[in-house]
Amino acid sequence: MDINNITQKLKKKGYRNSINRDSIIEILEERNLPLSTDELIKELNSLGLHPNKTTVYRDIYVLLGENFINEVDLLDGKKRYEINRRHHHHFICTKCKDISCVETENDLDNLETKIEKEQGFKIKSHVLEFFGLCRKCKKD
Amino acid sequence: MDINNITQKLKKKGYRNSINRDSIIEILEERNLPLSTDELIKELNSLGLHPNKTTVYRDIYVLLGENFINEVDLLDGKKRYEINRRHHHHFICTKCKDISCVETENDLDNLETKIEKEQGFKIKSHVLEFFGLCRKCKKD
DNA sequence: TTGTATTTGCAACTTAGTTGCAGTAAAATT
DNA sequence: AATTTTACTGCAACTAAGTTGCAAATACAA
Repeated sequence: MDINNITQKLKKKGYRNSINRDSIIEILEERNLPLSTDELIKELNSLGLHPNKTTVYRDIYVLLGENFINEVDLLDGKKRYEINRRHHHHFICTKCKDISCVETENDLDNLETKIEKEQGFKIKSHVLEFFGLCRKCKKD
Repeated sequence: MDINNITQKLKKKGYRNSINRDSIIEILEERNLPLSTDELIKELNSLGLHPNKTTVYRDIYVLLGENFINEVDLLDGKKRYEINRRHHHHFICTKCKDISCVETENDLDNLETKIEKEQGFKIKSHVLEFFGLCRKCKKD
């Protein structure tokens, strides 16, 4: 799903053009990694845009609500946002803070089914993030 | 590991008696579920103790550092703490907010090994929490 | 009983995020 | 083109979780 596509879909829903909101999508598309609002604002600044943080939070609220982006919590006290693509997890290097995407496909399905059966829950979602040392930092 | 045991271990390390810190351990032992500082302070109050939040945060800092408790993040913006026992995960009912412990034993080991091989990471820890409907709320 | 390090309370601060309100601007309607 | 509607934005003030500095209180070893 490219940017124009998303902008058009938003327009159909009654949203108006917003250079800030469009740029947030562009940035997230290009970086393809979860970014915090701080990081987003820095990227916007480097594009010559200087929206207030309130605006950024509100744009994110809309994009989350319309399911164009996802919220990611990497346990460091700030939410991050990434383009909503195939379900995946992350590996965070505790040394250099680098973030990688990790595809686990259906490795968790069996586990969820097992838990549902054993406990009687209906599992709707999960969070799974890995922490450790990346290739580079492993060597040092 | 019971409370006296923990208090004694702390004393050996140069810590002094603290009714607040001891009570935090007692509460966490008894409840056997992750509690937020708010919840901890309420429980302490009902024991006739009224420590300042700073004190509670500092007691938790010590107990975390000495590995008597663990920090748990259930993605609602506040940390929780629980007695450090066998590694496990949680199931959070999104309706009634009830928290259950989920033992996954070594279900994740294969997955971690696979990721380590494929990506070249050294995985040191992970967070895995499940969200959905508990037995009761499933019925409604 | 004294000395010292730990524990505690208080106030002020930080950081991430939210809310209310007024002003601006997109775009549909006339 | 002018008007109207409503989305978008900025600003300031606020909230909530957690932290820091400092001084006072307390545990406890000597």
